[in-house]
Amino acid sequence: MTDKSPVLMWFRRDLRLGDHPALTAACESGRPVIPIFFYDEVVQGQGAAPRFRLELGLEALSESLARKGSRLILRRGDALACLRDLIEETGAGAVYWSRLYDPASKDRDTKVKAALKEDGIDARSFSGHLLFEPWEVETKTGGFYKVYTPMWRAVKDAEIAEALPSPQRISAPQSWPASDALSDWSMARDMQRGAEIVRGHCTVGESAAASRLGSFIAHGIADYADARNLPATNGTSNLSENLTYGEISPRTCWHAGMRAREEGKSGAETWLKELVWREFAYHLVHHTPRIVETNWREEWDAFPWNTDERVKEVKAWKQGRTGIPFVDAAMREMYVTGRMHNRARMIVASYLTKHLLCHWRIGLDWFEEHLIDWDPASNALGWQWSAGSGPDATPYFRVFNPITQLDKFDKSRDYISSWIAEGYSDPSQAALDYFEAIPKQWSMSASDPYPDPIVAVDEGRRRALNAYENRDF
DNA sequence: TGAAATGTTGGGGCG
DNA sequence: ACGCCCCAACATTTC
Repeated sequence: MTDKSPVLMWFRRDLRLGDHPALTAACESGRPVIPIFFYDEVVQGQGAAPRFRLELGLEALSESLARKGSRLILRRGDALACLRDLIEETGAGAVYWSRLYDPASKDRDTKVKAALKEDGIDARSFSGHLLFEPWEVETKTGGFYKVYTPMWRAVKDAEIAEALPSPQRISAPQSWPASDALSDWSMARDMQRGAEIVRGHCTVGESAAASRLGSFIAHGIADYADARNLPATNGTSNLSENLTYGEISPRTCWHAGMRAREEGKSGAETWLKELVWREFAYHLVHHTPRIVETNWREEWDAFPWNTDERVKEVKAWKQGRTGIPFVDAAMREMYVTGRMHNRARMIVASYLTKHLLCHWRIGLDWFEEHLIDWDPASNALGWQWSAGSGPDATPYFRVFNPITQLDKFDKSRDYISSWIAEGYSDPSQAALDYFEAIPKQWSMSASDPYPDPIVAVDEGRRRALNAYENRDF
């Protein structure tokens, strides 16, 4: 007699039905499937913008499950306790999920799996968040890659299985367990004033993600290699927001990129490389989890970065009033849209850690609080890369000059003028939205004069190089 | 997916 | 015709 007890499908950062190995396995088991999501301490510990965006993603997932005659059951509390409750209420005999790799999720999932197995439950984790499992890609000496380029060479010609179709049907249980109401969770509460503005810049859900990929492949990918560096143009795929919540799978992106490359679209390979940077970040987080907390190169522990968040330099950086237009424009773009162009991320990170001599953790935390596309691995690698403390990092003496960068990547000044209001007679709506989104206590107004640089570009560079010169490591 | 300082080359103006 | 200088353009080195 075959087991007809329900399978609990535990969703986390895989808010899709297509190319979803765990969901496919649950559906193919021939048993009823109960999709679930928990607002647990791992989610609780994340930033305001990520939780705000997660709520939107859950709404969309709920709707697409409903179209299949299924539901998303929501519970709040410790994941294991919630699972045990649901198992008791529904008689479920199995729990499936897609693996995550950040330390907080991994600690939780390891404990959950052990406890459930102890209970006699079939607890199973599947791939889905990455192209390659971190333990499957090895250097010739059997370690993990600590440098990007060799990793790219090792994986670029790998066979990657085709994406799985969405399940035809998701069998419902005879009766549904109780669910919280998503709105009762108030996941967006900490967004305060900015929520509605950021909402207008989000592209949410699996089908929106698929059209985004489609239009990028059709119109954007050919010029990606150069256009991706120009923050005033729509030259990137913009898919980070969807990838981080799993509204699209990296595998779907990979195959779309490969097809574009075969069609001779020259930017395709550059884009595929970016997908592998995401893998690289996750593999590093898996193998060296402390990368999200402390200097990956421990000798950097001796570097005299400022760690006090209250100093005026940090305040100016966070509030987008350093007096450096490229930096301020970027910080404001993040506040208004929940995202920031990659070129701009490198510039603000260089300015914070080098010109302002502030610890990269301050920047990492601020990004985690404000990015709707926040990704635990990419954020950690990005900051440590910029600061010089990370694997395959930019050397410390590579200091971005935010003025020179303007001439190279925002020659028309369209980017800075679209995000800065002060000093412009006819500021853009987006630039004005910033003043609606920020806390009133910041006391900023579009009619203020644009500030003088808090640290001049040449002086900051000299000071940073001097600190590096005098390092005792 | 750096910037700035320093070094090298070569064309053109000029006496 | 030739040497000299200037300087832009490019290359290399250094931080």
